[in-house]
Amino acid sequence: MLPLDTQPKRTPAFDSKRLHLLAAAARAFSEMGYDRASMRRVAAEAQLSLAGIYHYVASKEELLYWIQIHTFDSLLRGLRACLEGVVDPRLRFAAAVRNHVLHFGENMPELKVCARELDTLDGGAYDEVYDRRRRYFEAMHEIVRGLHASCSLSLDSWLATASLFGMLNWLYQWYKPDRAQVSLDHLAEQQIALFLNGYAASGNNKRGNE
Amino acid sequence: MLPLDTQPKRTPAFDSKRLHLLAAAARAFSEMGYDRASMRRVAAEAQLSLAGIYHYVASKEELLYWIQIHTFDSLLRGLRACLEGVVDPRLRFAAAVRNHVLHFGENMPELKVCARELDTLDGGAYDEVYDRRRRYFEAMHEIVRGLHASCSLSLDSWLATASLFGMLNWLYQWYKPDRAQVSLDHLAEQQIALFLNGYAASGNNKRGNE
DNA sequence: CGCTCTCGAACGAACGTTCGAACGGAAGCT
DNA sequence: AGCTTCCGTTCGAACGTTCGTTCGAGAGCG
Repeated sequence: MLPLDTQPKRTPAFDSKRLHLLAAAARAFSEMGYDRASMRRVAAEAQLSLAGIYHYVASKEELLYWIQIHTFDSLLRGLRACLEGVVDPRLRFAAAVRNHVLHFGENMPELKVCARELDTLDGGAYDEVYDRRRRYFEAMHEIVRGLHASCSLSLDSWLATASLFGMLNWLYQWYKPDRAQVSLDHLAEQQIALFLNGYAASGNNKRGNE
Repeated sequence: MLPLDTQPKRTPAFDSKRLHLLAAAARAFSEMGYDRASMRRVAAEAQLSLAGIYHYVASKEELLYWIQIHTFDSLLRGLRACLEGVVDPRLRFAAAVRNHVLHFGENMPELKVCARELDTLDGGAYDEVYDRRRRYFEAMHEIVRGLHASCSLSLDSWLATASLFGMLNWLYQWYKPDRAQVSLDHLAEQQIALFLNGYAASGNNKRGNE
């Protein structure tokens, strides 16, 4: 039910402060959840007055809308960039997972909000976000499908992609950057290996990543 | 901040209506999220008046508390039951995944609430739920660790278990029982195979499940 | 003066929770 | 049996609080 004005851009300074506000909102939303995080809390996080928020954004819903739009756009952009020129299916897959995990590392609040509040928006705003979500999923699905063009396994590629997203997105439930025992790079490599070769694979497998 | 009365049991009829209320609350919480679901909505779902709820439960938090406690207890009970007498590591793993997925099928609202609202409670109530959560994770972790006693892979067992939970719990984000294209049994088998052998494994692998 | 930006104060709505009264059946008494 | 008392159960109405949002004024600047 958002009007979704596409005329928000005024001055560079305006856009910059707006992004600052969105980042603050993402921090608040990720910490306590979209519903629990009050606009007063967002205002404090953004070092703005409560009413000041509405100079940059029309509603709380719009905050969530822009956070999700920017995040999925950034994910898709990163994916396309890191796939450029890579043809080997396993290398493409590895690059895609790395892109997702590293994106998570650099935009933790935003990714957490995107994973948690996928069904919070409704109406046209939901549709617009859903469309980007679907495009990202389809891109991943195609990469996964490319993996076993030469195999005759009965594993459903769609289901495998959904499971892959489960592995990746569940990160936000347990990964804490401060007391992390492994780097995100190492974590990405492990998840690549796990998805490609499985956990119980015997040790003399050919390695598909790196 | 829950008093956590352990004297709630009065009559069998009382307990039965209480369970009915908890099921209704789980339905409401899973549909719109814990915060968005008002006590008025829970009352309507349970076919009770708003004030009537407080005859069976002291607060909204307590509704969530009991839902999570019962669900994790049930998961752990089911896990222990389906592992009984099974010694082969792969069969133990397959049984554990099947238990989780089928549990999801039979208690979809409760599982969804448990996956979504893991960090909603606080204080002693959180601690009690967290303890059960940890026990369930540890049980799964041990089963996963048992898988490659004979392998020399560098895959971290804890990380693999966390990823496994990601695969399993992400179900609630996309699985819709009505328009489902695969049965939950089939789905469980696929996830077992995916975790054990990976997606890109060549077709002549030995099968670890069934 | 006009325009962008900021804010204190207030609004109506919705929330979780409480209160006191009413109903109904079992138990106790004569 | 009749009558009273009690207790488990249910509810309408209201309470105080917090929420998202609005309004009008003020500040800084060209």
